[in-house]
Amino acid sequence: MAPRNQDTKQEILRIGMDLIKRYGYNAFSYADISKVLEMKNAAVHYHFRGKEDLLAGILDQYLDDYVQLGKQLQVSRLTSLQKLDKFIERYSVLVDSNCICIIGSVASDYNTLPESVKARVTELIDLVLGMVEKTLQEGKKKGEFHFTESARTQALLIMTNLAAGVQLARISGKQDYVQIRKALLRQVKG
Amino acid sequence: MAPRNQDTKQEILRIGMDLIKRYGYNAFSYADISKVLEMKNAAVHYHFRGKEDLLAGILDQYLDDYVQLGKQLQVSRLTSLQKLDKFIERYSVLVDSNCICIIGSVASDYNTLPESVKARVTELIDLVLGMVEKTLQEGKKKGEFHFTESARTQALLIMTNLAAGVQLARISGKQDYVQIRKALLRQVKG
DNA sequence: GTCTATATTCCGATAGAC
DNA sequence: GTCTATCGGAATATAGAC
Repeated sequence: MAPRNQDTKQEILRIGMDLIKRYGYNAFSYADISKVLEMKNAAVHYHFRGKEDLLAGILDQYLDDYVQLGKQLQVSRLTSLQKLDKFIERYSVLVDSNCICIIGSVASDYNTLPESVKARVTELIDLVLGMVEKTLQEGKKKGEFHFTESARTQALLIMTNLAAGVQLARISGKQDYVQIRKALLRQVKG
Repeated sequence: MAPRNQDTKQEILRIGMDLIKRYGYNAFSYADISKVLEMKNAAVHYHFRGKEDLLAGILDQYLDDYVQLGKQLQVSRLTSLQKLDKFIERYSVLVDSNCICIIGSVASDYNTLPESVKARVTELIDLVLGMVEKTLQEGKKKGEFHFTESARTQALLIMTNLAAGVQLARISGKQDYVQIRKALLRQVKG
């Protein structure tokens, strides 16, 4: 049986990931996390020395997640469109849970982030953008997608539509996000 | 001569507008403002009772700004493309000053904003989106623009490209923003 | 090894000085 | 009318109890 320690550490990560997507890095505190776990806020410091270490842990987790998703897609027999949709689906989930994406969250707070984690933010963005670009490239080659921009630029367009789309949707409602989602798919389907 | 009071109030607004675009609502304090003006942080409370009143003032200022821009565009003899470009130019300025747009900033922090100002955020978004939509509609009618989505949806696509574009550009560099800007213009020019 | 009691710093805000 | 001295509370973090 896994020691309680690892469970607690994972729980803290999970709660932190939710809070950062819901409120942003500067707007949540260790107390928010400890309340959920019914402990003192100082207990969180045992598992993550300081808030910037927690942020690093959260970003590492997302990096792992997306590496995982990339591998899954690579060995899958999904069409390129299905792969793209699997990626987009993650954003729809965010809208339903009143959150924004991790990338938009840390990007908005970028100037206030500790220097020690900024490199991880860059890494995450490169990873995710690369994934979308690759899927687009592959789909174009197979004749599934038709677009005239470079795959990289098209990936940038999609990423920004989605990232800001979920930000807007929290305010003006899901309908706007749904329209954006449909439109960006039409763009690549040609 | 205007009383010092109004000058100070305007200065506070100006500094607040910069800080919210640079660091976000939750990441700046009255002390940050008072330091610049070489007074005690409590002095700011005289001009704006509390932080949420300051935020309301900032949003009102942006609402005024955009109403003003709307009127300017309406009476101008600019082509629709030039009007759109005038709007987009505001985002280029942000990239150069290491800021994100006010809409993206408050949208990212939306769940943490005081209830009293949320309506103003909605109002600002409606105003700006409406302006872009109107320009697109007009340009399409004149044959300057060619796009198949509804003007409203196309405006959503452009707004999200720009808002998240400046967020990304702060991290991955201006080049990404430049590519996005060029691509979204190609989209509407057809 | 895991968590609590406690220190320190900073934030937003009030009461009152000039 | 304009700003300062100061408060109450929350946030991050350390030292040490169990």
